[in-house]
This record gives sequence, structure tokens and C-alpha cells, in this order.
Amino acid sequence: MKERILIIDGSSLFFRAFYALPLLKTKRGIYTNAIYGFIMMLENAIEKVNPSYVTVCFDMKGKTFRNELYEDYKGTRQTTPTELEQQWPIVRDILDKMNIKILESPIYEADDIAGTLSLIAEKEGFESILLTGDKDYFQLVDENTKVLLTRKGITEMDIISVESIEEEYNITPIEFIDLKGLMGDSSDNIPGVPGIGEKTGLKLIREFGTMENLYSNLDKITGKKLKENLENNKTQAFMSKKLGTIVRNVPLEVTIEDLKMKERNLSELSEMYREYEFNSLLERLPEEYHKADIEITSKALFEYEDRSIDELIKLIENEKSFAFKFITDGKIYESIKPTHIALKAYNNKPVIMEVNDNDILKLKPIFESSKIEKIGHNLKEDIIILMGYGIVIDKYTYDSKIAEYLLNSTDSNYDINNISNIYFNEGYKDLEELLGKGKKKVAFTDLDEVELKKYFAFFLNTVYKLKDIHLGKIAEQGMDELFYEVELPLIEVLSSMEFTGIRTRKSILDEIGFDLEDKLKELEKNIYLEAGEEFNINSPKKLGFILFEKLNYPVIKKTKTGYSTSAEVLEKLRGKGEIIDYVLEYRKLSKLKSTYVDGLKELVNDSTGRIHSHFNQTVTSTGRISSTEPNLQNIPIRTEEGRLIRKAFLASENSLLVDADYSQIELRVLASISKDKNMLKAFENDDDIHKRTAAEVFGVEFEEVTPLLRSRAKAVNFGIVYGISDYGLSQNLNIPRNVAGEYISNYLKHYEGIKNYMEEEVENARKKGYVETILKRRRYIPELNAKNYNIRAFGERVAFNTPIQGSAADIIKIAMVRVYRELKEKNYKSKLILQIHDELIVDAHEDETEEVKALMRRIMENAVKLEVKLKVDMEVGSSLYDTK
DNA sequence: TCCGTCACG
DNA sequence: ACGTACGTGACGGAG
Repeated sequence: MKERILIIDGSSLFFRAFYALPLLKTKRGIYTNAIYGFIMMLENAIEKVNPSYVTVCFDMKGKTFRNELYEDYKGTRQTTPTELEQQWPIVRDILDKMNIKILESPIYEADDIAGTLSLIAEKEGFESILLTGDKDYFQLVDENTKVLLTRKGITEMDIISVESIEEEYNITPIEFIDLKGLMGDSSDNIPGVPGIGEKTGLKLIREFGTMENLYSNLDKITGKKLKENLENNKTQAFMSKKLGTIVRNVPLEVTIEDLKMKERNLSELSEMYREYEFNSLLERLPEEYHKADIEITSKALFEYEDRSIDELIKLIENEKSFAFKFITDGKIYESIKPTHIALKAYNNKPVIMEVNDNDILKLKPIFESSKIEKIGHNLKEDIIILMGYGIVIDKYTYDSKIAEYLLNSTDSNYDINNISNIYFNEGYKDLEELLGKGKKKVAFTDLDEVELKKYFAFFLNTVYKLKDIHLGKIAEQGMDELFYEVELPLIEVLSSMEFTGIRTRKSILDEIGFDLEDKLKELEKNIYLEAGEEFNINSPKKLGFILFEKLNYPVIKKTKTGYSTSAEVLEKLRGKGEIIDYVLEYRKLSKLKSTYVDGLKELVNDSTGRIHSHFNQTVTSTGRISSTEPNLQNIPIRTEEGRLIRKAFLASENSLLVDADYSQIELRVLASISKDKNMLKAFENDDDIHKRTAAEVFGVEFEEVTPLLRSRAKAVNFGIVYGISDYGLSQNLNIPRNVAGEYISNYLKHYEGIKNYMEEEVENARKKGYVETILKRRRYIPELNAKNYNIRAFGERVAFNTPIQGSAADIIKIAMVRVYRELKEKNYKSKLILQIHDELIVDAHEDETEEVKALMRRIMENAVKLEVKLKVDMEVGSSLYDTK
């Protein structure tokens, strides 16, 4: 018995598989039907043929030698669908894990390689089996060469031998070449002779054998039309024959021996099968590979085990990933030292153990390893803790909180328990249920040991359970770049910003505070005098009573609970009595005192002398970052009294603050995505955009635009971004509604592209249910289907505004990641410390300021490519006051 | 805990 | 005819 070699026409099989099966897709959104069909056919063939040697031949992209002969060879082929194209590299990967060699050539096609190989095999005494869906291979069949032809579907195949060809066609295999020369082949765009199909072709070949013989005996042809066609297309017929002839002397760099079947990498193969959800293929593997590595059933959800730190480290070293969470004894940011670590090494039960500093340092090599993946939930907390130990985390690849936020940015609670309930319809307790709330809140360390371990077992098991589901959805929604290139690396950036903080001098706040207090006392005295009695000025209710009942000022606006006393209302009462001015001033100063002097002082960390604000990545529905405890994104700047607060925020020792802000980023984004010609032109010319808008909307020469007109135009520009209404604009500018309406219609007439974009975006959102930013960040807008007009109108404004605000957020996030990365990689001492939506602030060492400025400008201005240039303005100073 | 108010982009 | 500009967070007062 001769040894067999199985030679597979990979390209043919791949296409056949794709069209034979429905468009299968994994839960991660990857198309797999061609891969699955291909591997199934390959496995079936191997089982049937039992070969000792195997190889797969592929066609390469691009022209082959046949195109030299005939320019239009395969000219009618349509481009491969992308759903198929994407599956290509995966098949190659699987073949690699199977240790099956791939043969391909830039000049020859798969069938030429297969033909050559089968000839060599024959000479060396092997039997060749050629697996293909292409009947052209029949010409290769002989005593030692058989074709395994795929039939319908992916399971059935026919063995084609010399005998079966004789029987079915009554010609010899080699005569198929001549047959093809006559018939042509529409799929390869080989012309052949017109009027000759399989039937006539076969008849002629049976009678004459070769084309040469046929043409020497044309007089014997009886059909007049047939004879004429043969005569007129002789050259074409011989060219077709040549095109259809499989080349059998392709120079090959491999020997048969190189193609010997080898051991497969079963563990990697099983992993791939699981990843692509090929369960039936998985079952064909030896039993120990059947089970998924991680299968956490409801029962196992709370299971954990106890190990020593050294055992744990050993365990992790041999695994590819682990999930972890540090547990602290209270408010996590106040006590940077964890009391416990919860850690689940891949495919093992979670371990929850007490740790000391030494234990954590033992884990340093593991956290810093680029080989072991780390995953978690709200990793920012944990990365900050690691930073406290001088540990620089590497290769963290998944955060379930961030992932869930990307998939649904409008939720308010991303506790692991909530997410578990959403995806698995089961959970345990959220933090509030576990620890209580308000006064009764306890620390993790106050929990019973079993309860603590149970919770964190659930926590880490759930992180693993969520991983594939989340990543699948992220891939499916086209958010891979957003997740892997932006949000994930941003976690470390925000961690560093929090960890570093901003130097804040309490004594400056004290000074401002004393000054404010004096002024407030004076104002208070004056207000009581005007009111004729003492009352709580900070109580809108009492103030309302004084103003509108006792002093009888006209009521401008009411709230749900009574009279409105907002600044907007008081502004309208200005000039009607001094008390109004006093109250406005009092309000302003008291806000400064309570929020920005007293509030901030409390949050200066005594040991660092810095404020470590929290930057939250999962709060806003548009993709912006938010800042809390304190909010450093709303430090006063618009009035001089408020701005003074900024004097308390300082650069570090021997450093300067470099403040870089994007100029008009939202309007630039709007210009870019709406492609409005006039707005694009304005930015191209580097015009003052508000002034330009004023000129257009108010119909005056650019040079004639007054400051008032410019500021009104500025309000219109902002209004447009927010999804303007005439009423809203009229309120904002304190002008009549019809005038505001006029402004808007002039605006939209001039910026027609914006008008169209607004309409298209809303329509698009209604159809899809969501809108997207430039990085495909998504926001669902269920409000668009509301019956209530207000809610629906809100949905429309959001549909229009979110892509603008969100894309601007995408852009600055990209810039943050790159600035952080470059500062880190080049070992600068300077640190990124603040982000204020369109502005980045770096605490830059004085030796580095010039480099930092250049670096920031370069990165920020080139963060993305838009239809307009991004422009950055910069200031340097020793305090936040001086950088404006 | 909610509301009104006001600080920011 | 509807009610009225997008996104946040913190504070003090009132229930």
C-alpha cells in the first residue's frame, strides 16, 4: 500500500465553505462560516483519506502568469466580500496550529502548485489525493492521483478516479484540458468557442481526442454553424486550452518530506475553537480539551480557596491572566494601603487573602510582567494603589466597568453586581447592600471573613464571566479602537493624574477666605438694612419672601416650590433697588467661599500638600471625563474675584504649569462632520469664527462687526451646538423671540451644511436608536420614541449634540494617552495633572517646559485627522491663575 | 434626599 | 400647542 499525500486546494475550499453555509457569527461579532466549513471539510477529508502527508495550497492576491497570456483572465471575478476576507487570516492561523504547511506563489495558482506536487509525489511513489471543489482538477487524475471533489454542503465528497471519469464522461482525464479549451469557463472568464458547452464539447473530444486533431479534421464536422464557430475562433480556442492547462513544473521550495503530518498544538487549537465557537470541532479533539478552561456556574460563583502568597505567585506565573482587586479598610483613596488582595488566576478559584507591604512587593514582577494579562473592574483604584508601591502595571487588558460603560453610557451604576444582573440575571449584592449606606456604612474589613471572601469571589468570577461577552459586543459595535487604544490606556493616565494631584497652598485659600468673609459681612449688613429684618439670605424661600412679598418686586419666574431668585431673575430686577445688587454680590461671594475656599481646603492632602481629585471615566453619557472631590473642572475663571482662587493652585517645586487648550474644538468637529463649506472655509482661513458668523448672520462687513454683535454670534454658535431653539436663544441673549428666530434662520441659511447635518443625524438616530462619535462611541437615545413632546425634542437635541461633544472628548482622550505615554517613555519628570474638557495641564519641570510645550502641541494638534486643522493655544505660569 | 442655585467646558 | 440649549459637580436649605 502506497503512502498518501492529501493536497488541498485551499482557495476553492474556502469559497465553497463560505457560500455553502449561512453567515455564522460569534458572539464577539466575528464571521466564521468559511473558517468552520473549511476546517470541517479538511477534517473529514483527513479522516477519509488517512494521509501521511498533507498540505494546503492557496491562490495569492493579484495577477498571475495567466494574466500575461490573457489580460482578462478571471476578469469577471467580483471582489471578495469583506465578511469572507476577514476570515482569511484566521484559517491560516488554525492551519498553523495544526502544523499544516501552506503553499502559495505570486505567479502560479493553487491548482498549479497542486498539480506540480502530485507529479512529484507520483515520481516518488506516493498516491495523491487532491481535495477541491473545482472540476478542472480532473485533468490531473491518473492511476496514482485521485480527486476528492466536494459536493453540496460541506460533508459530502466524491472520489474521482480514472475509472469514474471514464464511466461518467467517457473521455480520459487529460482530455479535460481540450474540453475546457472548447467550452471555456465563465467563472475564470476563459472564452472557449462560442456555442460549445459541455454536451457538444464532450461529443467532439470523444470523437477527435485532442483539439489539434479536431482542427486537422474540421471537414468532418457536420453542423454548419458549429464548423463556422470553430473556424472563426481557432486562436481563442488554443489560448483557452493553454489557460486551462494546469502547470506541473512550478519551482517548489519544499520536498514531500516537509509536508509530513505532525503533532497538532491541541491546547492552542482548542482555545481557538472555543474562541470561534466551533463546538463540534472541539468535540473531535481528545477529551481533555473539550471543557472550556473557565466555566463558572451559578454554584461555583461564590467558591474560593485559600493559598499562601508564595503558592499564589507560583500559580500566576504559569497562567496567562489573572483578575484582581485590592481591598482597603475604608474610603479607598484616603487609605492607600490595602488590607487584602482578591486574586483569581486564570482557570483557578479566587483567593482572598490578607496582605502586608511585603506581600504586595512580592507581586511586583507579576504586575510588571508583559506576559501575564491583568483584568479587573474599576482598575483605576488598583493602579493607584500599585503606584503607591512604585509598581508600574503592564499589560492590563480588560476592565468590566469601562467595557460596560462603552456599551451603555447612560447607566448610572456600574457596580459589578448590577452588570451581573443585566447579563446573567443573577447577582449577589451591590456595594450599598454589602456595606450599608450613610451613617451605617461599614468598611470591607468590618465584614465577616466569609462574607468578604464570598463577595470578592463573586466579584472576580463575574469579571471573568463578563470578559468575552463584553469584548464580543465591543468588537461587534466597531469599538475595538476606542476600547483598546483609548479608554483602556486612559485608565492608567487618570490613575496617574489622581496619584500625582495638584499642588495647592492652603494659606492662599485662607487669605482669600478672610477677604470674602469681610465682604460678606458688609453685604449681609446692607441686605438686612434694605430688607428691614434679618433672614437667611442663603435660603431661596426666605429670600423670595423678602423680595416678592415684603418688598413687592415683580415676580419674573416661579419654580416648583416658589419664587425663583436665580441670578437670571435678579438681573432683570437690577436698578429697582440696591438690595438686588447686594444679593447678587452676596450669592457670588458666598458660592466662592463655601465651594472654592472652604470646600477645597478640606481636600488638600496633608501629607502631599496636593489635591488629588478623582477623575471619573464612566459618568457622562457623551464620553467626557468628570471630576469629583473636588471638581477641578469648574474652578472659577469668568470673573476676576473667582479667578483669584486659581492663585492657590501651583506648579510643583522647580516647575511650571503648561496649559494647552484646543481652540474651538467643538465647532471644528461640527465643521468637519457636517462638511459645511462656509464653516470649513472660515477655519481654513483661520478667521475669528464668531466674528465671521456675526458678519454673515447680521449681514455686515467683517471689519464692521462690533463686540456686541460678535458676542451674540458666539451665543448663536454655542446654541447651534446644543440644538438651539429660538426661545432658548432669546432667553440667553435677552432679546425678543422673533429676533432670535431670525438669527437662527439666517445662520442656517448661511451654514446650509450644518442644517442638513442636523436633520440627517436626527433621522439617523431615529432609525438606529443611537448616535456615534468619530471613534464609534455610542449613545442610545430612547427619548426619540417618547410620546411626550419635550422628551422627544430633548432626544433630538441630544442626537445632534452628542456626536459633537463626544467626538471632541474622543480627541482629547487620544491626546491624553499620547502625552502621558511620551512623558513616561522618555522619562520626563513632568506629569499630566489635569484635563478640563478641551484643555490639558502638565506640571512641567523647569528644565523641560520648552520640550513639553512642543510635545503637547504636536500631539494635541495631530490627535486625529479632521477636515479642519486642530489648533492649540498655550500658556505657561507658576499657578493656574497665571496660565490664563 | 431633593431642590435651587451656580461654578465650569 | 407643546415648553424650551449640551455636558457636568458641590453647596445650603428644607422636608
